[in-house]
This record gives sequence, C-alpha cells and structure tokens, in this order.
Amino acid sequence: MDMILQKDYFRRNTIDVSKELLGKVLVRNTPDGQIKARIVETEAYLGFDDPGCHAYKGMTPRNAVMFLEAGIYYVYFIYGMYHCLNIVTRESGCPEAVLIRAVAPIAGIDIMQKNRPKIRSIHQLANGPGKLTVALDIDKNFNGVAVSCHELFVLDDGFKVDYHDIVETTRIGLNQGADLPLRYYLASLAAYVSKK
DNA sequence: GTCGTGATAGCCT
DNA sequence: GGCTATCACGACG
Repeated sequence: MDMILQKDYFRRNTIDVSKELLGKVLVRNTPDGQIKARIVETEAYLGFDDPGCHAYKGMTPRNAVMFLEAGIYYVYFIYGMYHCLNIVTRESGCPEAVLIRAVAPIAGIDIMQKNRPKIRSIHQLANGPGKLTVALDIDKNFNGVAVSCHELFVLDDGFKVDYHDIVETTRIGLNQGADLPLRYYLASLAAYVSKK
C-alpha cells in the first residue's frame, strides 16, 4: 500500500528519520513525466549540537529554512555549481535536517538520463547529492516548499528494510564534525551509494 | 583503479 | 577574501 509521507513524519528525532528514510521512494513529477527513485543514502545534521551543521552558529539567510517547521525542503547551492536536497526535521526553532545523498533509479530513467546526458551506468545517475538534484531537476525553487507538494514528495511503497542492512559511518565533505557517525546507507544497495 | 585539479558563485567573517 | 554538506576529467601506467 503506497503512502505519501506528510509533514508530521519529520517532526521527531533526526537520526531516526535519517535511518527510516532509507528505502523510501522520492517521486518527482516533471513536465516530461514522473521520476521515481529509492533513497539509499542519507546524512543527519543536528543543529546547535553539530559543528558540521550549517545552523550550528545560528540563523543566516541561507539556513533560515532549517529553523522553520518539519517536513519542508531545505535546498542550498554549493561549490558554485550544485544544489543539495535536505528535509527539515524536529520542531520549529530546532534547526535540524536530513541530507538526501543518493537514490537508486526506479522509473523515469529516460528523463534522468536526459538530465545527465554523459552518464552511461544507471548506478551513477544519482549516487551523490549534487548528482541527484541534477538528475531529478531540483533547484532552490524547492527551498522552503512542503514535502506534501505534488512536484516532489516521498512515498512509502512498503519496501522493507532490514535494520542490519543499514550501515552507519562518517559524513562526507566536512571539516567540522567530520568524525561523527551520522551518515547512513543500505549495504544491499551500496552500488548506488556515493562512497562505501 | 586512483590521484590531482579546475569549474564556479554565494555565503560568512 | 577564504571557504564550501561536489563532480568530472585527464594523467598515469
């Protein structure tokens, strides 16, 4: 039974949400058709307690969305070229979020290939935060948008994840907080993950 | 396969 | 002015 995740789902412990999002399906409705891809890698960012979090030192124009209510997208621009997709968690004023780092294509693969023309392997279409936003055509227009919107939402399609299949390890691309084990991925789908 | 590097721009001090 | 929650490419051998 397919079920769309609502805002409430995200208003709780960020680590729990990060792990439980693994195996869920990201759905993107575009003018060209529908894209579906299974979430296989996430990272948790824990607000004031986490030196690696954008909001660690307080609110700035970039991270303001993280301080709003749970269940909205936080999309930021990085390295002058890429966007990263997060979903805000916890209650308002508590700036925590889950970064979606990699997805495994399920449907609309032709659209993803059109968005990333040079990639031949299906494994590499969306195995990284910058890659998946290009493949799914996600940019800062989604910043602050609710997860329940028609263009982009998260589906529970009944896919079962064995708790023992979840690998916990360190996050990628950080200096501050690099040692914290807040990255999670599915061992059985590691072929679609950014880094083992 | 691994390593080094350039692209590119907004944010923060 | 330095840094960044990245990626793809070319050199190597």
